[in-house]
Amino acid sequence: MEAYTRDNMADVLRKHGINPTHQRIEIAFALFSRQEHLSADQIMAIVNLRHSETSKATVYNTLNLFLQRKLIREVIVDPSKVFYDPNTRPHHHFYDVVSGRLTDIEAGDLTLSGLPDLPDGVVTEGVDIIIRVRPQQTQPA
Amino acid sequence: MEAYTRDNMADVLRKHGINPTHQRIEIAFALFSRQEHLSADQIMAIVNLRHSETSKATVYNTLNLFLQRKLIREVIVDPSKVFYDPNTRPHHHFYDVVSGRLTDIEAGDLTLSGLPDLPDGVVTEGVDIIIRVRPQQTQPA
DNA sequence: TAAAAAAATTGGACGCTGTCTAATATTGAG
DNA sequence: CTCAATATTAGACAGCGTCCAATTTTTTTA
Ligand SMILES: [Mn+2]
Ligand SMILES: [Mn+2]
Ligand SMILES: [Zn+2]
Ligand SMILES: [Zn+2]
Repeated sequence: MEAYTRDNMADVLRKHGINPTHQRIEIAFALFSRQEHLSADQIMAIVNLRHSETSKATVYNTLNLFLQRKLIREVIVDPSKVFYDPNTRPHHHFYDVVSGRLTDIEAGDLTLSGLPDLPDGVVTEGVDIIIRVRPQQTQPA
Repeated sequence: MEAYTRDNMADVLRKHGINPTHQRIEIAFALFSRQEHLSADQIMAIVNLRHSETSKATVYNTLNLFLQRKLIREVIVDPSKVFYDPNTRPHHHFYDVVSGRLTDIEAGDLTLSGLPDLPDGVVTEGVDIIIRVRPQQTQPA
């Protein structure tokens, strides 16, 4: 319930065992202040808006570090790019196949029943539910 | 309940408004005879096993044509490649994140309840449910 | 069947996402 | 401040998928 500032982003990073460098703070701030699902290239564009200071390598290094430390998660829904999601609570997604926009569905009251037993010798790592939607077709009169 | 042959593949293609060329028949046969989830490069390898006769461009042209005519569907689960699925009945997937293998879950008795209303002005195009699994960790004694 | 038109295939160039590497720069512990 | 550890960087590289113009195959027409 607290506004995100670069200062408290640094604290969040430290809490996840991540050294808060300039670049890492900017990348985290881009994701958390917007609370949107962004691709790596969108993040790089945002972070370098004012003046270029973060390389492509660092953007990917950082996003992968954030994933590993479970500060963010990835959403795989577009065959050509990964989206990074600052929301790590259990939740699912609407995906607008035309605009490419992702919207959260809180997992709260959503239940999935009738699942078959897991194949032997495997454990669940996660459940991804994606509702693909498209804008209502406007009917020619 | 009928075995797939190259001959009846040609009929299937025609029924979907697709001109059954040699290459298209081979690609369809690779998918339907195996009933597996294959990536484009796996399909190309299968089709060119005996002697090379199908180019990368044709593999992609053909898969995209099949998708468009709804002869197959795609499964987006791995950020680095698309899987093509000869099963077009409504169904979902187990995805083994270690081996990369996909397994079908029949949609039959699976229900999803508690979904919020769709955002205004959009219609559902499909629901993808992916259960990510990994092999049971073998405990060191 | 022969000729012409239409449709499909092809190799290779290309674009984009993401990774890697070795050099450089920053950080922070002492 | 020193210096070792950590992080960043440019740019090369790799893989997936698309595009293009030239060629080949298929279908239509006569
Ligand atoms: Mn990734
Ligand atoms: Mn595709
Ligand atoms: Zn989300
Ligand atoms: Zn399937």
